[in-house]
Order: sequence, then structure tokens, then C-alpha cells
Amino acid sequence: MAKRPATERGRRSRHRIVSAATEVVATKGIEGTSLDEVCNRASASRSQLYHYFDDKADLMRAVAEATSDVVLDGQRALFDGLNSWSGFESWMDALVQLQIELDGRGGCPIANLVSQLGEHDDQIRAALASGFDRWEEAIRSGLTAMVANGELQSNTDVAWLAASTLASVQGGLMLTQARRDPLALRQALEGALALISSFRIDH
Amino acid sequence: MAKRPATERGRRSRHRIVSAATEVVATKGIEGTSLDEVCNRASASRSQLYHYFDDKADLMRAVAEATSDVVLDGQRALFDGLNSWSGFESWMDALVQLQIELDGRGGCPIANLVSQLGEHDDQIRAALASGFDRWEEAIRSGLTAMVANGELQSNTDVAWLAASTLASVQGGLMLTQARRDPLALRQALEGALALISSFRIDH
DNA sequence: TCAGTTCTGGACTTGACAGTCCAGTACGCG
DNA sequence: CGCGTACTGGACTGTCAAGTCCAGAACTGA
Repeated sequence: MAKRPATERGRRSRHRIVSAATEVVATKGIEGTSLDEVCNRASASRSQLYHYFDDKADLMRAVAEATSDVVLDGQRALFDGLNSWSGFESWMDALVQLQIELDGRGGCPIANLVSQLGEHDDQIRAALASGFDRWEEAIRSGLTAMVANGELQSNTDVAWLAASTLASVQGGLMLTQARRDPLALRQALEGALALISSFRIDH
Repeated sequence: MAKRPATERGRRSRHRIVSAATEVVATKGIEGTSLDEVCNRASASRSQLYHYFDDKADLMRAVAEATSDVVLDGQRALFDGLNSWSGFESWMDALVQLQIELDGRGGCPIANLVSQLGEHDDQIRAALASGFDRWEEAIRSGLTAMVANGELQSNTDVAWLAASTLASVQGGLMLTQARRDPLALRQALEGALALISSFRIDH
């Protein structure tokens, strides 16, 4: 049975393993990740890994949560600006800019895990879905603020608009990954922005 | 070296293998697919497989092409109707309906392969990208027809609108797969439809 | 019919990986 | 200090998958 670490040293060991596994999985996928490689990268041994995790699937659950956290934490500052039109523009520009720097490689780490799981592990799927939920919630709360401060019409269906916007992000990333061309993401986000703008109030 | 089949029997054998592999990959993913299982399902032996394909990666290239074909052929009839507003509605309804029947499972088979490959095999990636290109082209050509027959404004940027629409489809499928809830796809497609409708000409 | 090619069967080799085991070391606490 | 618990090292095992090999069957065309 997997043990929660009880000491500071144990916590650090577990964290090293999860971080290493998250990195390897991000580049090689779940099935392509061997526990040997994780252990090497984490400077840990097999028994340490099996001390903290039941098996590979258990480790992958931790990886799924860590991946969601990394993706969302990386946008935290931008999320805070989503309560204005220019904040949305900044957020989307940053997403496109990142893809340009990555040369269209990688896609969305959360989405990659969803695809790789297939319909295999329901717990992991739920963890990833919760990552999407938090992402959508950040968008929705920004839109709600824009309704409140009079930038968007008061009858705007923010839940729907947030869901649709996140879908544009995800689809744009997928197409960009397939084509190695950030243009697809840009087009998708311009679409999302145009849709939001149709609810804008002119001043 | 992989041989193209020279006889009818050979063509049938090769086709059986590709079809079996495509099915297995669709449910278990690339890494989760063993050649033994493919051979069993195709009622073929290992040497048959290696007679027609260099190695697993070579087989997966064929699977990627077959997967794109299956996905696009399944929408062929609906694509033909994309030259009208109601055709778009029918197409999107069919996509949502399919996800309802599948209980939100599976996602887009092309997208799944893109994610699973990571940045591993460039030939396969290109084959999948070409699948997306054909898909986008079908949408674009429908939009172009709608401009021509006066349903959309003549200055509509159909290339952008098609790209954005396909992104909504893909993102909607991804979120639906993660959440096991077709609502996400519906919301995404309603967003895409609302964007298209903003270029509509009232009659 | 008969030679040459295409195709097929399945055993075999090799390597990699998940998971086990147990002995040993560090740490916390009385 | 010394006892018990938390943690660590790394060798070991069993399983499974990719890819090889070669003999033999089926087909083709003359």
C-alpha cells in the first residue's frame, strides 16, 4: 500500500519522483515512460518509488494532478487579468506566443493525457477533467466580471461562452500540434475573441 | 523492406491487418497495441505482418492514414450539405448525437493519435495533419458555397472561419472526452455556429 | 506441368519493463 | 543512547512484446 510521507525527507523524495515522472510523461507519454527512467531522473531507487506508490497507475494519478497544476499555475497571472477585454487579448497572445516559441510542439499537456488514457483509468480521467473545470472556471469568472463592470451585455450566457472559449483553446492547440503551426491556434482564438466581442457593449 | 501486395490475396491480407490494427489502436492506443493482438484479430501470422510492413512504426503509418479516412468518410454525406445554414446545423447535430450514443467516450480518433505520438514520428504526424486539412477544406468549401449563394456576406474570411470551426469541433470533443459529457461539444459547436451566424445575410 | 515468385505458419531470440524482496541506513523520540 | 519506524539501495524474477528466421504452401505465367 502506498504511504504518505511522514517526514520532510520523505516528502521531498516523493515530490522529486512526481516531478520527474511528470516531465518524462510530458515528453514520452504514459506508455513510453519507464519507471527506470523516472527513478534515474529523480535520483531515486525502485523501492523508494514503490514505497510511495502502489504501482505505475498510482504514480500516473499523481502525475495527472501535477500536470493540471503546472498548466493552470502557469496561467495564474494571466487569469487574473481576464476581467477586461485587453486581459483576454493578453492571455490569448501569451498562448500563441508560447506555441511560437515551442515551434508548435507539445500541445496541451492535459489534453495529451486524456487522449493517451483512452478510456482506461477513470480516476485519472476525472483528475484531468477537474483541471479543465478549473480552467473553464477562470474564464467564466473573468467574463462574469466583465458583465459586472459593463464591458459585456448583462444577458450574456457566461457559462456557455467560457466553455466555448476553452474549446477553442483546446482545438487550436490540437491543430497547432498536428500541423506544427501556431497559426491554427491564432485563428481559433481570434474566433473565440470575435464571439465574445459580439456581446460587447460599445462605449 | 515492406512489400506492396502483388496479388489479390496479398491485398486482402494487408487490408485485414491494417483494419485490425486500426481498431485495436482506436481502443488501446498505439503503445497499448501489441502486434500479437493485431495478428490474432486479423487472422494473420507474424510473418505476414512483417511481409507487408517494415516494423510497428510502418504499420502505424498505415493506421494513421486509415484512421483519417474512416473519420472523414463517416462525415462525407454531411460534408456535402455544408453549403447551407441548415446543413451546418445537421452536421453539428450529428456530431453531438454521435457523442451522446458513445456516452462521451473516444474523442476524435485523429486527435488521439496526434497526442499519443507526442513528437515522435514526423511522417505519422504529417498524415494526421493532412486528415485535419481535408476536414477543414470540407468546411471551407461549404462556407465558400454559402458566400456564393448569398447566405453569407461576401467579405467573409472563409479560411479563418473554417479553421476556427474545426478547432471548436476538436476542442469540444476533447472536453467531452475528458468529462464524459457531450454538453461540452454542444456548447463549443453552438459557439462556432454563433460566430458563423454573425456573417449571415438576413433575407 | 513446372519453375519462380508471392505469401504464410509459427517457433525462436532478444531485450525491456513492472513489480518483488530483503538487507541496510537515517531519523525521531523517550 | 538505543529502540522502533521511516526510508533507501539495488539485485532479482516473471512476463510480454518486437523483430527474425526458414521451411513450406499457394499462386502465376509460360
